Amino acid sequence: MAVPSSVSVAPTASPLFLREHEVRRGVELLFFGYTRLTRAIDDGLAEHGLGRAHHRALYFIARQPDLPISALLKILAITKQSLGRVLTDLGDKGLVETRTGHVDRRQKLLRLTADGMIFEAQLFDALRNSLAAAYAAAGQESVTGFWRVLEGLIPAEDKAMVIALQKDI
Amino acid sequence: MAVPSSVSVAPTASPLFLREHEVRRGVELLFFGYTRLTRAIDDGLAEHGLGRAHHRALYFIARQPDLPISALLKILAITKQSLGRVLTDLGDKGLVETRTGHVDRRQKLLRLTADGMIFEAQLFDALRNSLAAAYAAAGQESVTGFWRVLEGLIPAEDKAMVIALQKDI
DNA sequence: AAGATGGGACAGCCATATTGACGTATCTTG
DNA sequence: CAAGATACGTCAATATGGCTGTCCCATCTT
Repeated sequence: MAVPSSVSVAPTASPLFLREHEVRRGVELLFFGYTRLTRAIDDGLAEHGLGRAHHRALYFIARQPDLPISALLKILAITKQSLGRVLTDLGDKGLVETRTGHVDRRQKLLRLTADGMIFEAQLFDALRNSLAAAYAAAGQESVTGFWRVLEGLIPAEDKAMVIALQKDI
Repeated sequence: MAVPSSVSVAPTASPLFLREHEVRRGVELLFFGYTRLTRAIDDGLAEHGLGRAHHRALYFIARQPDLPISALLKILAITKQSLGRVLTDLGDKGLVETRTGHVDRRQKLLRLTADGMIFEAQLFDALRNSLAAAYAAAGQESVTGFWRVLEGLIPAEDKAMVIALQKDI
């Protein structure tokens, strides 16, 4: 098992090693925080026979109505086939509908139906309860720091997409 | 950085609605941050024919040597059967070994082999590169806030487990 | 007119999770 | 000591959400 010598299992003077505890703490808190937050909506999804993949699509369609499929593909970073299955399910359940693009008629613009909006709002409520409680417990300066670190984890090529998402509410 | 002015942009009486933008921002940053961070190790795992589930086990075994299987099950919150398969793979690859518990001989205590330690350290390097860069860009006060918010997302019944994890490095 | 792009569909495969049932060794407790 | 609880393993079936590869059609661009 050939490994770069920079990999250290033993104590060393490297400033990177000095950060090990801080990095492990971040890794762990991200894991627990993310998985526990997503668990908050599992029950709501299961009631409709849907999974987390459906929620992710639903969420971003709610966020940017008239989103073309290609844009959603970039956000989710999954294949067209995987997304296709999810969108078919959501369409069959009457939660999402598509319209032909007015500018480019090849595009299909996604939006939630009235039922879809109600359902998404219901799921969002569960997320809001969890996150708002965490925000409140941590305080506003902490929330700002929380955002800033997470922004630093997003690769440069994805950053524009995330910012675009957040400018229009 | 100051509190986003968007908090006061949408006039309404509901304090919950006032937080919608902040909550959506948190949901999105958590999604992108978490998924992009985990992607940092996919290549390293694929070289050994392993997946993310294997890394999660490997990571927590590295973190707490001689961890009993029951403790790992609580951390990962998956079923015994799912974990069993992962541990079999890791054992077959010579990355993880078990010893019978000395206190309770029913237990099997998990630890990394020498190869396992090297491999985990190599994967950890990739995580460290990403997280340390984000920490550096955001600054130390932001890191503290990042931790505090994430801690607030962990349900009370899991908190002791996470803290136990972090007290021994 | 030719090629690029947006989207849909079919087929098969893989990784990771689930539930349920059953077995064995070991510890705890009345 | 017997009975029950606990820690772990295992067999079997199933669901979810990804993937690759291929082919197709409509539409836009050049």
